[in-house]
Amino acid sequence: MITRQERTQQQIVSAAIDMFDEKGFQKTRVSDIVAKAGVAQGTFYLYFKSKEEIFLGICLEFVKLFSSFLEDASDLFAGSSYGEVRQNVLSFNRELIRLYTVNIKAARILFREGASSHGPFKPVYDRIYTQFIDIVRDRLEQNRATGYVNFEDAETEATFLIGLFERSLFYFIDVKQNIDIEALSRRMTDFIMGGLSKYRT
Amino acid sequence: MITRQERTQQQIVSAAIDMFDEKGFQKTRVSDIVAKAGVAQGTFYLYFKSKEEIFLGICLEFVKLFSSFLEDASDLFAGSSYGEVRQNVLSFNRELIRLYTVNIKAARILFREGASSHGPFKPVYDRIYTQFIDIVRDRLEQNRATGYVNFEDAETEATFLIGLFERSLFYFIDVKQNIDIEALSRRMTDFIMGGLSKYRT
Amino acid sequence: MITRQERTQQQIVSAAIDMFDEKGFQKTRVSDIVAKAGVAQGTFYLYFKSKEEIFLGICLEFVKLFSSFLEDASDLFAGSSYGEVRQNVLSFNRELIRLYTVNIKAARILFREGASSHGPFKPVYDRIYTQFIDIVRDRLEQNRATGYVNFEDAETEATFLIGLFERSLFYFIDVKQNIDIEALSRRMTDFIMGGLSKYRT
Amino acid sequence: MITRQERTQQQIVSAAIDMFDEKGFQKTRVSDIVAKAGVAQGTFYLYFKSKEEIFLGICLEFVKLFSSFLEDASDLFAGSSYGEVRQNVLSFNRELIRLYTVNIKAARILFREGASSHGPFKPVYDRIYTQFIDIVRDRLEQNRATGYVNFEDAETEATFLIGLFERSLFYFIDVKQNIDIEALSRRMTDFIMGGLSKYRT
DNA sequence: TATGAATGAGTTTTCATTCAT
DNA sequence: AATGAATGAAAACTCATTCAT
Repeated sequence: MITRQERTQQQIVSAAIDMFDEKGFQKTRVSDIVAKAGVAQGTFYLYFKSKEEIFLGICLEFVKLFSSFLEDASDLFAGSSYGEVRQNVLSFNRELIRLYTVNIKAARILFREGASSHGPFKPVYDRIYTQFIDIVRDRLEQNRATGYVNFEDAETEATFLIGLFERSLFYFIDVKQNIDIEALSRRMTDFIMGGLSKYRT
Repeated sequence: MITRQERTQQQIVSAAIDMFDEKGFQKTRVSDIVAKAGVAQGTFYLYFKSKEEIFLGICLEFVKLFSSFLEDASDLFAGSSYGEVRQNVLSFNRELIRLYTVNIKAARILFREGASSHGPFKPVYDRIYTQFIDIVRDRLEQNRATGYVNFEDAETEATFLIGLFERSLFYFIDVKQNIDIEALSRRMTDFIMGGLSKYRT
Repeated sequence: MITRQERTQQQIVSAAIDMFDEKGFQKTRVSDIVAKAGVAQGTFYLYFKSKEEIFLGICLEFVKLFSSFLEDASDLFAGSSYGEVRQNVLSFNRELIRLYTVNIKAARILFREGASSHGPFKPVYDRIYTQFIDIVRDRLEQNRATGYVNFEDAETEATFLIGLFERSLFYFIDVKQNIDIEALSRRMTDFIMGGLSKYRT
Repeated sequence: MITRQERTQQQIVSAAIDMFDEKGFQKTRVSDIVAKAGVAQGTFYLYFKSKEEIFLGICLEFVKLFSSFLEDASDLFAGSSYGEVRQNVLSFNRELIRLYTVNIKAARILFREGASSHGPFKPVYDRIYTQFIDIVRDRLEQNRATGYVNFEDAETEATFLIGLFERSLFYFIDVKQNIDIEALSRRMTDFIMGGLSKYRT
């Protein structure tokens, strides 16, 4: 059972996501959002204090999903055999791609506006970015001893991985539109496993 | 010998780069630029048709440098021994880092605003991005036969590499501020060589 | 026996008086009133056609009281001895102070908004103000012959008296908060009697 | 020699005074002001940060005049004979009327909006009002010993006088429009001298 | 009768661009 | 060439009032 209010709010949020994704935060006017949502200008302000507030709300929604995904990734790079490590990396990649695919608009909004990094979303973006790096770095450090991952400096390596993830996810999901999750996650895994095995003979 | 006009134009461009980098395109006001440049509001329009034009000019300046750098990278991934291939990748990385380091503000402006990618710079950004992918992909294809680089799909692999380049360059140059070019280019090279050698036994 | 409707209407009026007094007509929102009254936004419009209407209603309520007070003041300045005249002025002052004290919020609303005198209450304010002047002037004229009040022009004198009344009532009731009705009405009477006896030797 | 800027600013201020006087602060739109001043909407904001700022500026201009007038009134109620005291009060009244007459619009703006006493001019109004009371009270106290002024409480008496001043000035300058400064100041003086001589036999 | 969600006209303010000097 | 005052279109936000339930 869904109330009238919830329906209206959903319409506004949904329209806002579409517009922010299409035109960016700065260029999206509140009048664009309400026009798309099919409600009056004033109605917007019954649900959100400002354009900024709804934007942040949308970002934070995705940030929550993303954060809990990262926190669950406790066995990234872990394993007692090369195969097991590879399997864990593969799972991580596959789930990460899925997360992006399902929430592609919100993801795009967050990472685009975060990159242009001025205004009020900068802290939100910085937080998630730092968290991403921290988790990947920690997992690398934890599993250095297994010998299946090799590196001089975990933070540097984590940065490589994140760049690789993010760019290619956007390129394939966004630019290319169609995406073979299985193939992409496998190739990603192979590249990463290769990159991390570098000094192994 | 530099004319007064050239000097004034230089002042405006230089101020614009600083402001765009500091506040982003949308939030930078023409009045910010002229204030920093120490000229009058009207003077700006003697040299540039619009705020957009100067922005594009700055981006294109960097795009030219970047393009010619890419075009010169004819021997990326080439070589008749593993060591030679590695050396070429290392040179490429080192020069790329140098290019970013020297032009960090313009690079940041282009890639940040490009990511948020709406408005008139989108084509500029797309062009350079596509060119980057094309060149890396072509070099990979050209050297597949040597056996020192292994991959299923060159475009996928190129995307991995570019993500890795870009993110880590910004992270280390920008966020970390200080950067050891030698160490970073070496680690980058090792990771890439590893990633590209994946199926090699 | 009071109906539910009457109770609701009373709640709204009472809340409106509080809010108009606290924030003024312009700054008081209908939503402030209904919030304070504990009814829904729409309910307001079942009882009043507009924000203006309730405002006018409140003012007119006080105006009625005030008018009938003035009309009753038939023996102001009258008397066959100085002592009797003084006594009548004293009574008038005391009752006037009482009227203001009891209805301080409505009085404040009327006189404040009347002073800033634009919009729909201007006529209401002007009417009461004119009536006040007329009555005082007429009483002065009627009793000029007694010799206990001396003046060149009754209207001028009436204006003096009204300014004296109004300002000091607000100053002592409003600003000073606590008020000694006996002392204030006595001092007022003495000052007025003095002012009106000026040419008497 | 008057600059273009000064001329424009003067036009805006002058139009603002007219509009504030005609419609009050709340009802005056910036678009009213610029229309009357014959400049563009944006021009207003080259000279004033907000509608509030210009309003306060106008009020403070008058407050300065008024304050310095009060500070100069050192001999109010002073004198070694009844005639001399009377002469000083008369001068004060005449000059006060003149001050109001010359600056009638600004005076009206200040006292009207101050009376409705919400918003940002309240402190300005309160300050001048308090100063007025303080000065009159002090002058009364200083000259109590001469015996030409009689009262129980100087503050009460000061309040009477100020109410009398203000109301009648507005009534005659504003409502009646035409005003005989000599006659009004003389009658005011007589009334005040009478009121203050009350206990004298 | 009562509710409260929805409406949309109205107002302030910003800032890229123009143009008279 | 240079100036900087002037322009006016555009956009966010408020709130009295309406209306479906």
